[in-house]
Amino acid sequence: MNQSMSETILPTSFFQRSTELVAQELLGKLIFSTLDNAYIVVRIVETEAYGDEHDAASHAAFGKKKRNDAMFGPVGHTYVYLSYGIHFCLNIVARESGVTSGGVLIRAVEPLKGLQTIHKRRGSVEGFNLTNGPGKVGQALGLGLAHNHIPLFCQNSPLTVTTDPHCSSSSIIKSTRIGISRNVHAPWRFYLKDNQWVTPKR
DNA sequence: CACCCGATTATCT
DNA sequence: GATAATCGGGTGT
Repeated sequence: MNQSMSETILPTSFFQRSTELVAQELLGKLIFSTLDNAYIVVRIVETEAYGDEHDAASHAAFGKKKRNDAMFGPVGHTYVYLSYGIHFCLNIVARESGVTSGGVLIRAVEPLKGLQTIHKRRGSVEGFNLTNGPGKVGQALGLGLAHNHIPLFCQNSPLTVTTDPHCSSSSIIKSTRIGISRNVHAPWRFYLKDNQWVTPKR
């Protein structure tokens, strides 16, 4: 058991709703990781929704392939992909019933526990740069392709997502997604207002 | 099969 | 601001 009594693991029904809604509702939730014998807790502060074949910016836009098959699989599972040949990025599969595919990219988190391990994995990086980007999140959590297709709703899973009873509610800012060239106008990026851990502007 | 480029980041200048 | 690192999919030959 990773989490204490007051934190509740999100059930599969949480992820069985529209990808955009789940992306917003995941803000403020906690990710518990026991991967690689390390105990890490982070709070989600920035997400992006990626849809089915109708969303040209989504990996699912060209249909189901070996790389992206998790997006077509059961909701509440991980979709981990290799970005730019270097970075492992974490998505949570979410979609309403009747939709073929969809996932929520975890773009940034606020580290709460396991700072020593995160520092070790992130190297010489300091401060907000520890986890204020999707590739940084993957590295901090110790993710690799081996962690694709992992269920997030099981007590004994190395990765779980829970409520955060101690987190005060913050305003959600809605904007366009980062780093894409297609379907650029869809307002499917969400982050907590005034949170220091969101991706900095370039 | 070759070429292009991406849901990125660290490290230069 | 610019660029390298690095790999897998898309596109066209």
